[in-house]
Amino acid sequence: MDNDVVRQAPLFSALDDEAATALRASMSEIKLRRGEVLFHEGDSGDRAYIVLDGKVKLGRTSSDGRENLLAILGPGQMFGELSLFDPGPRSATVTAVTDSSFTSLSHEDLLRWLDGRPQVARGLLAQIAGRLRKANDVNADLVFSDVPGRVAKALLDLADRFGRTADDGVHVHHDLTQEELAQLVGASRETVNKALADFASRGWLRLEPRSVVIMDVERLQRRAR
Amino acid sequence: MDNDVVRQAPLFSALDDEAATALRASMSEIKLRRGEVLFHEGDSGDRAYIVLDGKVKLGRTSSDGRENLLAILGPGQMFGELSLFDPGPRSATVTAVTDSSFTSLSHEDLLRWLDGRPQVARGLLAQIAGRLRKANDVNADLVFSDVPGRVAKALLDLADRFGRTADDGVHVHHDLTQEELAQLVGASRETVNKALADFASRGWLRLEPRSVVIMDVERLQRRAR
DNA sequence: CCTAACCAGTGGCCTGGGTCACAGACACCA
DNA sequence: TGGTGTCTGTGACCCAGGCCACTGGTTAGG
Repeated sequence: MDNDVVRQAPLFSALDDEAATALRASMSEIKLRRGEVLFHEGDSGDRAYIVLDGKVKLGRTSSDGRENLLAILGPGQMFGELSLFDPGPRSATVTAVTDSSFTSLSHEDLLRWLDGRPQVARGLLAQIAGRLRKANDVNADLVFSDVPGRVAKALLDLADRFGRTADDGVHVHHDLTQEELAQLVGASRETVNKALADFASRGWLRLEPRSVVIMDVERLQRRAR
Repeated sequence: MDNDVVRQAPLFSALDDEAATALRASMSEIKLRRGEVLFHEGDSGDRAYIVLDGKVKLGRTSSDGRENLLAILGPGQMFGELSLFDPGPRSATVTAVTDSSFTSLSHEDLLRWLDGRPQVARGLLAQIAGRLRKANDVNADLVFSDVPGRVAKALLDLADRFGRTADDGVHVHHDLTQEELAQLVGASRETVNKALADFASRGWLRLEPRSVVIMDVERLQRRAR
């Protein structure tokens, strides 16, 4: 494993080589195939993970069995850190959306490692603070925006993180079924489908299996706010 | 100002006396009356605050002017810390719900102060992590629960933090108008009113101006999940 | 006091979106 | 090469809850 993969995580990007090597020593690698679950909501566990390759979804299940996705994470992103500071059962289920690999890091390792390095503590704080800000945004959207608006927003966010710009538009291979997309925006599969079909009929985007090509980012942004 | 007020903040509860005194030295006190605004969403600012006395609401306004409350905070609770790590415009407006007082603490002061004290950094991390967990819970509720359910949950939360148990039930002086309560749960004033009236007619609680007396916590909890 | 604001309570109408019920399109087998 | 499961596309129906319109009660300010 290369130091670079660790440095992909924004949190660790500022590390010097020696520190990265030291950190790496306390980490181990894991692989999953699409659909496999890393851990379930309610499990105990005190490891944090960084996605090296692939994508995962963080989801929670309501008492009546319906599911809600908190986030889709790709390479360089971290999850499970909450259990480091707020120990207790895992608050979400993590499932691979594509074949994926991760490194992990235990509670004690990270904490011990943190104590001497205030910059890293700050980085972690910044990371979690950003996440909190985003969670609050999602909240406001659930209250204020309609389903098409939330779908547009979700697509733009995915495009930002996973999109590749080509001359016919921004290709976004989000790897999500429409069902998953629906769980992400907090709506039913049918309604999301209709919103997507509507966007497509207006020429704002083209639908492809588990991916979209956004042809008019401008319009989509306007619809999202 | 007494060291105890600072220690009310869970974050600083573990401080020894010397540290509390040192911290206090870099803080200054502020007072607001009901309805006054401490700062607006979009303002710049890099101070964090701790509520000494009273209550505040953190709210955001949508583009079309409607408002959504993120949280109600009381004595010992901190806010504005996000701007410490994720500097930038304030992400919410803070308004006094009752006459209130606060101490504040600047960016540099806190960060400088943090560097030598890893336990405090951890405390802060734990605090923000907890907040993030809660924000995610609220998200799930917005997706899964109906308005009466969310109202019940909000009341129980307020009861937890501001309630006083008496022999006729738990008295919760939340100091919120029904309009504010509605903004907190992401619903209209009318619907919240009807939910409250329904709970009252079932004998689960008694309504009083800006407060409720919960007479059957059990039932309310069942309705909330 | 009197009047103006604000706040709580309630009924009625109307629509966004959830649920149901299918139907076509692939893909991956046995 | 039919068969079974997963995914997408769409119409029909229905209800939770938003918005509107009022009423009565309470508070604050002149």
